[in-house]
Amino acid sequence: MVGAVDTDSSDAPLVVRVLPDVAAIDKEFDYLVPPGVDVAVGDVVRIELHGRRVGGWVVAVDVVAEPGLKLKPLAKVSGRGPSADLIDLAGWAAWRWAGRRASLLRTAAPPGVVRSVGEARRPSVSTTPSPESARPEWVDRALAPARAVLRLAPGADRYPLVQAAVASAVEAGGSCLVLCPSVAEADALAGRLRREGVSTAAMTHDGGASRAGAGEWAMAAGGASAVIGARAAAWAPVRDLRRVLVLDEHDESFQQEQAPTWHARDVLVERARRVGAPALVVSPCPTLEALGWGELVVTDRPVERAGWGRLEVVDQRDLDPALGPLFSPRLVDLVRGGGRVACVLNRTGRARLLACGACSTVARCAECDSASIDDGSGGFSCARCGTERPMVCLECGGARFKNLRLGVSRAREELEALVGEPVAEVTAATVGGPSPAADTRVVIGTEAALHRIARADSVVFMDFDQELLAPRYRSVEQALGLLARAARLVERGNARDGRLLVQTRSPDHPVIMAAKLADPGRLAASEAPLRAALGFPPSVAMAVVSGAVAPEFMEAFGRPDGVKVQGPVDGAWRLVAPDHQVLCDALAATDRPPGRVRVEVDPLRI
DNA sequence: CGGACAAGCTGA
DNA sequence: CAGCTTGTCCGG
Repeated sequence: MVGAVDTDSSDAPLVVRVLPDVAAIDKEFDYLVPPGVDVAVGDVVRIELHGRRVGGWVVAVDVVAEPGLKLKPLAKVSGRGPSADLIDLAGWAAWRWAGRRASLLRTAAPPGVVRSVGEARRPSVSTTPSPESARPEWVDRALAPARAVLRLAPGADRYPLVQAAVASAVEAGGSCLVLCPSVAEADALAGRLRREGVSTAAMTHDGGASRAGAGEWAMAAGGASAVIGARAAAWAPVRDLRRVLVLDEHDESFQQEQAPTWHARDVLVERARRVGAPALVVSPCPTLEALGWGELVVTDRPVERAGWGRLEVVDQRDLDPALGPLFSPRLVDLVRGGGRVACVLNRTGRARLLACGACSTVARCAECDSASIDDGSGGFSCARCGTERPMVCLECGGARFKNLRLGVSRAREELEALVGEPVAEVTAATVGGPSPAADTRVVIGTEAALHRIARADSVVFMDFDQELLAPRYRSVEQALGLLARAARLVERGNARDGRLLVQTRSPDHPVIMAAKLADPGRLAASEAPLRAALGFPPSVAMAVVSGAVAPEFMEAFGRPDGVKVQGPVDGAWRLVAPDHQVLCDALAATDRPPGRVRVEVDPLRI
C-alpha cells in the first residue's frame, strides 16, 4: 500500500507490475497508477493491452519502470484478489505442473468483485471443542506431527478430527483450511461446523461471478476459523493459515483434468510448508505419494476393522456357466434379501459382446468390424455404424450366441427380471437428472452410482476384475478407493446387516485382501516395490506431452540430462525423470511453440 | 488470447 | 492495384 507521504517524497510516478488474465500470456507488464488511486499486490485490475481491455493481477508495487517505455495507466482497480503469498504459490505450481500462472490465479481469485475483506472475526476463545471423552484417541496422534498421513477406515467419523484441527488452528492464532473431494461433502461439513458456532467460509460456489461466492471469499480472507471447499479451495484466501487438512487424499477429483494438471493435495501441502503450518492428509487408503511425504498414523486395529465393514467375495470361476458371470446366486440372494442395494458395473450402454455358441467367434459388424454389436428384433445392429444383419455367425453359420459382456442397461433388465421388482439405472449420463428415485430399492450403475446415492445397505461389484485389470498404473489403488467408497456408503448410519459383495476371478488379489482384512498397509507394501520396479510414479516423475504442436515442443525440449524421452506413441511423448526437480526444470526451460500442446505432469491415465 | 500489420492471392 | 484472406508477431 502506498500512502500520500511516499508520493510527496519522490517525483517518480507510481508504477505497478501486472500479470494479465489471458491464458496465452505469461508475461508481466508495467502500468502507471493514476493519482489518488490506492493499489496493493494481489489487487484485481483492468488494463489496456494491445488495444483491448483485459483483467489482470497486480504482482508487484513500487516498481522501477524500465526507462524508455511509455507506460499506460491502469484502466481500473476492481477489487481485492489473491494475496502475495498465493501469487508466489501460483508461480511454484506453474513450475511444478508446467502451466501458466494466469490459469492458477484465476482459481485463486474471488468469483466476483470483492471491495474489501473486512476484519478478522475470529473468536478470542477457541471454538467449542468436543468434550475430551468424545474425542477418539487417534485425533491427537494425527495432529501431532508436522506432516502426517492418517489412515482412517472409511466408516470412521471424521468430524471430531475436523473439529480438533480447526480448534488447534484457532488456538495458534489463525485458521484451518480443509479440503474435501466434492463440493457436496464440503457444504455438509461447513454446515455442521456453522451450526456449532464455528465461523466458517465455504468455498463451494460453482465458478462464474456470484455474490454469495464473493461473500464467502471475503469471509475466508477476513479470518474465518475454518475455510472449507473442494479442489479449488486449495487456493482460497486464508488469513493466518495455521493448519491444513485434506480429507480422502486418495480421491482423484483433487487433480485437475485440464492442464496444468495441478493436484490440490500437493498445492496445499506446499502452501502449508511455506508458512510453517502443520499439514494432515487423511484417507482410508493413502496413496504412495502421501506415504512418501508424511508420517503414517494408524488407528487401533479394532477401529480400522470395524470401519471397513464386511466384505464377501464370489469367485466367478466357480459359477454355473449357464447363469453367466454377473448374476451369482449370492448376488440374487442379497438383492432379494431386502434393504437398499447398489450394484456397480463399470460399463455403459446396451452393446454386448456376443460369441457364437458353436465356434466361439465373437460377433462383429460385417461392414466396420466393430464388436460393439447389439441384438434387437432378431437381428444384429452395429453400435458404431448402424449396419444391420441377421443373427448368424459369419464364421460357421451358427445362430445361437452367448453373452460375453453385459452393459449396464442390459444388466438392469436382467436384474429386474431376476428380482421381480423395479431396478433403477444410474450412470454418468443420468447425473444431473433426477436423483434415483428414493423408493427404488435396487439401483444399478457404473461407478457413478457410488457418487450419486447417499447410503446403501449393500453394495455389489458385479465385475470387479474390470477395475483390477484396468490399464492404468494406479488401477490397484483406484480399485481399493472404490471399495472404500462403497464401504462408507454401507457404514453410514447403517443398522442393517450390510455388506460389500465383490464378484471376481481373482479372489486373492491384494486389493481384495486389503479391504477384506481392513489392512491397506498390505497393499501399499506390495505396490511400492512394484511401481519402483516398473518405473512408475512415485518412484519417478512423469509427464505426457501431446497435441498438435507436440513435435515442435519436443524438438525444443531436446534431450536434457536425467530425463528419459519415450515415444511418440499415438502422437504423445512420455517424459520420465528421477524426480520433479529434474523434470520440471527441464520443462520450464523449454519455450512453447505457438499452437496447441498439452503438458500433463503426473498423468493419471497411463 | 486477439488486434495489428504485412505478405500473399485474386480478379479486372 | 484495390480488396480480401492468411499468417506472424507481440502486448507496458
